Amino acid sequence: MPELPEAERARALVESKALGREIVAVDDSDTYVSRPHSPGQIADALVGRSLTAAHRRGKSMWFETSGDGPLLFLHLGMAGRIAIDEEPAPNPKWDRFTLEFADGGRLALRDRRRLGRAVIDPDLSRLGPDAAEVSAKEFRERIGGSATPIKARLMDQSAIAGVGNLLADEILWQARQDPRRPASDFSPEELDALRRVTRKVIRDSVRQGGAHTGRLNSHRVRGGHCPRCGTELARDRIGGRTTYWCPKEQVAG
DNA sequence: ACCTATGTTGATAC
DNA sequence: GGTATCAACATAGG
Repeated sequence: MPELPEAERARALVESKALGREIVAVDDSDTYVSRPHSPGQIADALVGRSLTAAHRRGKSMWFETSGDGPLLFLHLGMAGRIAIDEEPAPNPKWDRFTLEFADGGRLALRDRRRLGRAVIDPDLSRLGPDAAEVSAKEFRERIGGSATPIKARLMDQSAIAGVGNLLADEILWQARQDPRRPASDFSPEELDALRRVTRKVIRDSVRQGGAHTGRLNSHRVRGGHCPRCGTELARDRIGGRTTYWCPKEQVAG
């Protein structure tokens, strides 16, 4: 599921339900999810502490810990979510990383596909500014200029952080831009307009609870039609991801 | 059974 | 170095 809206929802959940609860045990035994740490390493760093603040940028979130402890970084990957005080997953293996609290409760990174991450003291230096907060100047500088298709640029987390496949298709559909168009073709004014649409789409999807709530989403299937003009949507692979767009309305120039 | 698909990201190759 | 492709993972569906 997770793009920026899901990560923000997860962050808010941690903030409201997990802060201040003493950690008495950590299951960090999945060394793939917790790479490059070894088993017990995160546990040693966190047991006896509590989470004290919840942050997010793009799809990444991290938490401060008490007593000058390390940052705990979590990423939901392609199918993860945060479960707090819920019953264990139908398949217990899906809880890839867990914190147990002194009060008996539990926080789990629940992820069928195991592409999520749990790391302490992460390197965030290659993460761009949050896509919902990026300034016009930053957006022009970081998105423009590249010869790569605009869609791939929007999804590059080191350029701006938070836009994934579904949001990118929704943004470009709302902005009526061809996803294949090179970013370097965009004028400063076009980049400003694209930023406004980006922020609006993200705000709306956060408010509505997910990246799947866009108007285009239910039409993103083979043979689907543009919800504005009824034209059959084009489908291709752009930036390595399956892309749907309206070949009539989303045209350069 | 086999092939494709899937909301991500990184390592690798050109 | 920028850019594109593939692999990592697990599950679902045709």
